[in-house]
Amino acid sequence: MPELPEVETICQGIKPFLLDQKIIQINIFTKNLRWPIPDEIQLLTQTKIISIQRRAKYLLLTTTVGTAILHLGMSGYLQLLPHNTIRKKHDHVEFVFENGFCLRLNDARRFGALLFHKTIFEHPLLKPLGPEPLSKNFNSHYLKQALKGKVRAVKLAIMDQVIVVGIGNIYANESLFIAKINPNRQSNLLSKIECRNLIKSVKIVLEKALQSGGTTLKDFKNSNGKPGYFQQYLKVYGREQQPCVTCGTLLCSNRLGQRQTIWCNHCQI
DNA sequence: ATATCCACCTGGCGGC
DNA sequence: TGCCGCCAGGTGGATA
Repeated sequence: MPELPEVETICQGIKPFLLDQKIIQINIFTKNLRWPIPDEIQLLTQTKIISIQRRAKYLLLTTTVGTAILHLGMSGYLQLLPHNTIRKKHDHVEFVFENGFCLRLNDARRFGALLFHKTIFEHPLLKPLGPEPLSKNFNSHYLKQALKGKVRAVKLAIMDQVIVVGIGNIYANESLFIAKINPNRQSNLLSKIECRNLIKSVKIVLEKALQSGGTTLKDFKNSNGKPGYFQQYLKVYGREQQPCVTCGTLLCSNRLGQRQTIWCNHCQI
């Protein structure tokens, strides 16, 4: 569910309700997500949220004493609900706010995480992260440099959060289709022009997905219960063996890094 | 150092 | 209806 556009959508969705709100209580129903939820998370109770932002696929809720670091894994989602709403299966944690709302994390597979750090961005999981794909830092000069010497498929490279953050399996497949680059191409052999096209395509795809509120495949919902609408624009993801929207050739698929990869052998060189 | 795999989980689907 | 195998939006860490 959650690549950059989905996390950003959630981030913007909860902001107006939670910014400047005091956290009254943090209730933990399941301690073990990907990692155990650290006890220091409770330091955040009775403190006020001063910023809500996204970094890569992490959502960062910062109060006067530290930052709650949320990751949604594969199946996680957040919901903004009236306090005391009946709990659903796989609701693991909730933040209760003074305005009567509570923010709940539901994650069937528990690949997600809730962590704490005193200083925002200094957490060891955040430090090695690469540039944001929609920032100016993510440009063809940077990409060419970053891919130098790495012998691996370009799709794996753009899903590597050290090279660039926020791109998961859906948007990697889609971006490479738009860029007309075969996902299996060796990343260090891309020309400067191809790097430029790839950068441009990534930005186009992510921006379009953001406008659409993300992609809903199974159960992704924004925190206000709205689905995303980007799935109607998917050109290759989930369409293996179906005709290419551009040329009609049946789309190829294989696995790269254990992830389904789909491309058009005719359009993507 | 770098590239490849596995592991962590639950749920939904297709096939028998 | 039921059971089985496979697949799924991610990624740290073990292994070669």
